[in-house]
Amino acid sequence: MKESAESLNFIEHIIEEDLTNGFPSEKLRFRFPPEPNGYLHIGHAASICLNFGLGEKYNAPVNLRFDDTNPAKEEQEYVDAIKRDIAWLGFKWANECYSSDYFQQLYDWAVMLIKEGKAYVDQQTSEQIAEQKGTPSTSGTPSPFRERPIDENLELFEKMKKGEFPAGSYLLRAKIDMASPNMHMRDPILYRIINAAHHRTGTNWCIYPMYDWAHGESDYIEQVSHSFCTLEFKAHRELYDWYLDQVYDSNLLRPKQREFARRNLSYTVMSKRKLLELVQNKVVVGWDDPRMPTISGLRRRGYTSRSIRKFSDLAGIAKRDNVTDVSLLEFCIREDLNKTATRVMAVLNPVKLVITNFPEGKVEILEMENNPEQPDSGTHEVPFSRELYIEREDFKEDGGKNFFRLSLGNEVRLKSAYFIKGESVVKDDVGNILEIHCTYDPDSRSGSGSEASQRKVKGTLHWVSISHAIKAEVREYDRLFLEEAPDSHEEKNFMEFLNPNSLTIIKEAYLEPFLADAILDDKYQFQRLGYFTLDQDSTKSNLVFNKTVGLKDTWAKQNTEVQVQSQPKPQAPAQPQGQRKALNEIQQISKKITNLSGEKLETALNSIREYAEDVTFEELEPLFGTAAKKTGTRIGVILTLNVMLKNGQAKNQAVIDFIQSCLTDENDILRSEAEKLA
RNA sequence: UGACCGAUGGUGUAACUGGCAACACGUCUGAUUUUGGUUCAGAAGAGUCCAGGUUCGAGCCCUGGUCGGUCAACCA
Repeated sequence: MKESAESLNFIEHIIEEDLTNGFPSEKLRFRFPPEPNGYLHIGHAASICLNFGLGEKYNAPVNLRFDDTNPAKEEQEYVDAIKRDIAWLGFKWANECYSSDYFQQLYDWAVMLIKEGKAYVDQQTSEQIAEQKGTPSTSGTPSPFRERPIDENLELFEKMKKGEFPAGSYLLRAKIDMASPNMHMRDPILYRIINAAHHRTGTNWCIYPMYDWAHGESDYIEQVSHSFCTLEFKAHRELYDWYLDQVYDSNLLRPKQREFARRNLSYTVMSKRKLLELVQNKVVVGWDDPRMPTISGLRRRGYTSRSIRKFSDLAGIAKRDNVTDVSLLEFCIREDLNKTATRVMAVLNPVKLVITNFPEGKVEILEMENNPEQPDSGTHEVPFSRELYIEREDFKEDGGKNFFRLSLGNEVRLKSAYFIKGESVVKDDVGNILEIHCTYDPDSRSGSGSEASQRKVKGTLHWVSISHAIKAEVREYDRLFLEEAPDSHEEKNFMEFLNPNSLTIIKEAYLEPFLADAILDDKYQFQRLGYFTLDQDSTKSNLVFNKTVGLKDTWAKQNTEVQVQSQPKPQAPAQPQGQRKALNEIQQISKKITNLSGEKLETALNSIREYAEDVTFEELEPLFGTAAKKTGTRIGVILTLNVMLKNGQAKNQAVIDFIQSCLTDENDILRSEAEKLA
């Protein structure tokens, strides 16, 4: 029912089409096939949500299959972590499978291939084989062992299996087509010898199947109907199908591979190899460092599984390259935590506030609501006394018009407590503020219902009572990289873009005493600051909180904008001339030109004139015929023409006709430019 | 230089067999608010890479181009 109005992604279209073509829906079956060589990241979450989401939508089983065909890279630790992460995301797999469970079947099929003359044992070096492979534009040459007799192949393959050869000395290859335009079809390797203990099969095997040989056949064995993978496997599809053809029995279901684009996130990297590099170089503390885009990192940071699933849902799935802005992820976690996190008060950068007319030694216990978004979430108690901490940023001696917080002579509310008025400051020799003195209005207690408690003020501050506050360490995180797409630069390594300030540790933050009982996985909103959760490093005596994400902060934004404006603007990077033809740039700019006005319009016109210097008449001439309704393009053309004629280009009949047609156009720019030339 | 894939606001995705380009994030207003949060109301922002063609009508179909990506590991 909820689906009725929803639009489908292209994967769902494929399935719907199969269904309407008669594919029985009860045979739908999917799989998520990670290699256990690293931790899952938010990109995998897209694939997990896709496959398991499909399973939920079509009520079909989804297998978790570990693609464990390379014992040199894979470890049990990763298997465990992957299972933990998927379970945490809230998905249930139908079967826990391993490619290694199929080693015998795969071996038997390989023997069959040899017997049919479709596979042979090669004994060349990897260099020789690479050499013979050719290039994408030139065909390969056959191996000298390609025509080895079947009996000999059988015998050698048997010996490979028995461990009679050293690693790297022999291979089993499929005999397909060394001239195929698809490199993967040029006699791909089926088996290689690896002398390493496998995390499940131990030393039972010393020959291991390659990905292509194992993957499609595993799908087939499990009777997976739709096998979804990322775009870089598109070229493998032909081989996937070829391998399937060799073993396919028409009574059984034939799996179908389709590809989608991997999900990239801005300001981070998203490949296991690069994430491993961050871990190994100790840029981060581990795979679950809260700055990592791994599922475990996000979890430790305080993200909920709900928010990650929501993110995958909103980001969608398609076939084009993408870099999704982290702001979408942040939106998802804020939206979730806003409804669920308990509101508390904590002061991260304290300054002492003394309420001069509040009795010394007196303590009041105030009630504070746990979550205003959920009226039935109850309240908790907060002690209030004469000496408090407030944030240093919440006070300015002379705030000015747009400063809603505490300043001298001004009144603000202390959250859930009283109204106070700034009276004076105590400073040290060099002018640092040591204490702020204020007075409070005893009639204004929050919730008392008194008239005084209902006054309207612009500012409300959070606070903690100094004598009751508990200390804690707070870790704040910023993006790991300073560049939006750190791994998209050919000439630079992604490590060069690391943000040196991605972690800020506040050793002594002051929290309201309620937080002493916080436990792992509790989610809190430190009011006016952001969402926080306990880190796994936390102990009862030494609390450690992670900042998950800040609150939206229009005040901070205003402030930084002022700062940015007062600094000289960095010049726009030099035009990447030659990257794209000048004429193309002109077309790109000019199509939008009718939407512009004022300064922006001028800038656009000028940059067209600049590009025009690099356009030849031969390039421009075809555009004289541009349809009359495409005013923008025509403006670009006439501007370019203007520059050309100025540079000595002679007019021909086409030019004259074009100028004529512009003279009668409705658009003012077009007309006036044409008049200059008439 | 080959083969394959892709191109829709700043970002990510929609638009079922052609029919006024939609949604979300982000941005900007205003209102509300005991969080400069939330919520609510609204706005700006895309002539769908370019040029032709077919059509009454093209983001979608056809032709030609441009740009970007992928493919030549005994990795997956």
